Amino acid sequence: MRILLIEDERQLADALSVALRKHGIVTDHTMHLADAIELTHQNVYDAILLDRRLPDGEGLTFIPELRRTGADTPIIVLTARNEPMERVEGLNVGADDYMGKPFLVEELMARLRAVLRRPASLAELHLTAGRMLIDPLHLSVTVDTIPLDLPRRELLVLAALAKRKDKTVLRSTLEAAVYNYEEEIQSNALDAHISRLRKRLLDAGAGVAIHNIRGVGYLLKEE
Amino acid sequence: MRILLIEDERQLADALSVALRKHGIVTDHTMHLADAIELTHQNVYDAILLDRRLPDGEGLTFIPELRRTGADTPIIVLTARNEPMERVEGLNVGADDYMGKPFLVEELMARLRAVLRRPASLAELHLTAGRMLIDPLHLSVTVDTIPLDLPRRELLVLAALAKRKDKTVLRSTLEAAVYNYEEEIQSNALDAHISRLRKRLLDAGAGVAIHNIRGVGYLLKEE
DNA sequence: TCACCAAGATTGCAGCAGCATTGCGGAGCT
DNA sequence: AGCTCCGCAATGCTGCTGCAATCTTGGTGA
Repeated sequence: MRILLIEDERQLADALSVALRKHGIVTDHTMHLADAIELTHQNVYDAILLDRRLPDGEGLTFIPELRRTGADTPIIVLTARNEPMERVEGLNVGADDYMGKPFLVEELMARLRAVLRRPASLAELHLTAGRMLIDPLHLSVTVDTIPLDLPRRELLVLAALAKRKDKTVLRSTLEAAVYNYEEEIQSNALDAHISRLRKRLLDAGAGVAIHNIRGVGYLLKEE
Repeated sequence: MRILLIEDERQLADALSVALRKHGIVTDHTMHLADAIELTHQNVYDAILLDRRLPDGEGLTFIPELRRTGADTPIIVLTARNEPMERVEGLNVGADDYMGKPFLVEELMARLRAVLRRPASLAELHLTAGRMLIDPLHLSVTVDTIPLDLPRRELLVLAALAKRKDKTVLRSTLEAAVYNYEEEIQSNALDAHISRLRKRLLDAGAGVAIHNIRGVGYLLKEE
């Protein structure tokens, strides 16, 4: 873990560096805004600690400057300027957090952790098949990023097949995927769905084919 | 944008709901921890505001409980318990930010924006679609830099659609984005919003179209 | 190999659930 | 007070979907 500390009070900066090192954090330190931008180009930081009052200007100006380069590095502003409106100002230009001096190192660490916490990758329930990306949770299908809208029942059939891509899916399984126990079907409705679905997938160039296994069920195969 | 407010002071809660509403945020409110967990299971929130002193316990216990379910929803703790060590405590159990009472609503908004902007968050700072630039945090929409002002609810619908541009958004998701659980709708209010929104987008030449996917939901597509 | 037939594929059709539109009136804001 | 927003409901429309009729396919047995 590596962070950039932009701070002109040498004593505080040194104390912080030591404290952070105890937490296994590598700290780069500069006193000047001009150097700061340069440093962010040369290194990838996990976070940036930023003072407002600096020898060469207001520290906050650094934030939009950095954001414009596309970096979303978390920034925590550390400053004596801690009036409510000043905090709002800091957060609104893109800071991720704002701490008034003086502060406990423990609190800084806690806020650092808060800012750095990344989401555990949410269960990615995305299915792919051919050129399609299927999101059964949101009921959406895209072919090469072009959205493909399918009627509800056809979509359910497709999702059920894609979930077991390259494996046969029993006819009864498909029926269960599309109809609840209240909806009985006494016809070849499922076959009709398959047929219409095939046509739509073909038209969209989805890169898949639905094969039939006689007397058993169906199978989705990539081409 | 939808948030959950866990707060037992009714007066503060009401005031916050109103204030947040003015910023286009839909607020669900509960006074009890037990209900809170239930609500997070039933809805997807963009953020959670959490009081510490609650009738049925210490609010902080809610945080690990929520995290254990895999949710990484940003949490801001709002409390009178604002000693440095108490703040550390809050942040260390997984809060994303910590604010002492009393506070300015402006600062809360600023911190909300900061928290939602974090890479961990799903919320985007700016959404683009067609010729539009949408800033859901500031409730502004521009078409080729010309501001377009939309009624609150239409804007919520648009933002929800734009966030998942080119993907279907379930009807229920849209309803959740626009209404909190207290506001029941027994009509086609959502359809009406869609209809009016379409007309406005057309008049403004926004370069997008809202498609319907029968029985599923809607989809925002660029032209 | 060929005929036979059951299983599957396709497609027109009608019914209807779901959607679009719009006027109205109440509520809320300035 | 005047305005916009917004929920509601009436109306009309669209296209999904179940059904059935018809055609095609592929497995089976003599």
